[in-house]
Amino acid sequence: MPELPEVETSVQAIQEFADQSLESIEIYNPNLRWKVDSKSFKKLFGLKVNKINRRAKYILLHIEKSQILIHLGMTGTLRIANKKSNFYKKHDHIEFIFQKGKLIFNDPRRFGSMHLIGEPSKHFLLDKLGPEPLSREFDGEYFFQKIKKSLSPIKNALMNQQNVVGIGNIYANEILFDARIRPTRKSKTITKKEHNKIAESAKKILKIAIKAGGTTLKDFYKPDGNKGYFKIDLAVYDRANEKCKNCKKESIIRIIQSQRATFYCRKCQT
DNA sequence: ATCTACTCCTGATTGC
DNA sequence: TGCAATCAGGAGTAGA
Repeated sequence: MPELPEVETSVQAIQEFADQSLESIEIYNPNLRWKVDSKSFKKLFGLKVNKINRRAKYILLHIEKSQILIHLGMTGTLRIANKKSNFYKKHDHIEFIFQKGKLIFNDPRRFGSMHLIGEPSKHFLLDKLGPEPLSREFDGEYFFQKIKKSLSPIKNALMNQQNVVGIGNIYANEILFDARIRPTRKSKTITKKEHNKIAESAKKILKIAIKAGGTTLKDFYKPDGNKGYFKIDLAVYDRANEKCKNCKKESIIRIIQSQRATFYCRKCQT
C-alpha cells in the first residue's frame, strides 16, 4: 500500500531509534526484490543511527557514512517490538535490534527492498528521482515544463517517479479527482492552468493523508502490534459504481490503464 | 528517447 | 465448503 503518506508516517513512527545504537541484526529471510547482502549488514553492529528520514517512498537510516535504504514495496511494513519478545510473524525478513527495542521488517509479497548504500543521491534507485511533491520545486509550472510533450496519460505521468515522487495508484486517482482532470488525458493536452490545479490538489491530498496517518500513529505502531495501514476518506479509489461525491449523480467508473485500476467520474473530470 | 507490457510474490476476495 | 480465477496500494526491465 505504501505511498508517500504511509512511508512518511512510518518514518515518524520509528523516530525513537534515531540516536540509538544497533546491537545486532537478524536476517531471517534475505529474499526481497533484491537479495539482501547479509555480510555488509554485519559490519554495522555497535554503530549508531544518527537520523531517520524519507526520500520519495524510501526510508533512510543514516549510520555514519552509510545508510540503510528501505523500500516497502506493496506489502512491506515495519513494526516495533519489545526487546524481550521473541514473537515471530510469518514473512518477517529482517530484525534490527537496538538498545531499547526492535525494528522488524515484514513483507509477504517481497516487492520491498533493503540495501546498505553510500551517497544516497548516487545510488541507482535514487539518482533518477524527481522532486518531492510537497517541496517548492514541485509546482504547476515545473510539471507543465516536464511533461508538456509527453504522449502518456496524465495519471501515468503523476505516478512516474522521475517526474514527481511519492504518488502511487491510490493518490493519483484521488488527486486527479480533486483536480477534476480525467486520468486518461494525454499529458501534452494539460493546460498550465490545469497543471496549477493538479499541483495544488497533489499537495492538498498528500497533506491530508499525512495528517490522517499522524492521528492513527498510535494504533499503527504499537510495540508487538501492527494493525495495518490507515486510509483517508477516499473519493474515488475502489468506489466503482458508487455515486460521485461531487455531482452526486454520475457513478464512478473503473477502467484499466497500464495494468492498473483507474477510477473517475465522467461528468466531473474532463 | 518514450512508452507499454511483463514480471517478481503471497494473500484476500470473488465466482462457480 | 472447496477450489480456481482474479486482483492488489510498486517499479525495474525488456522490448516495441
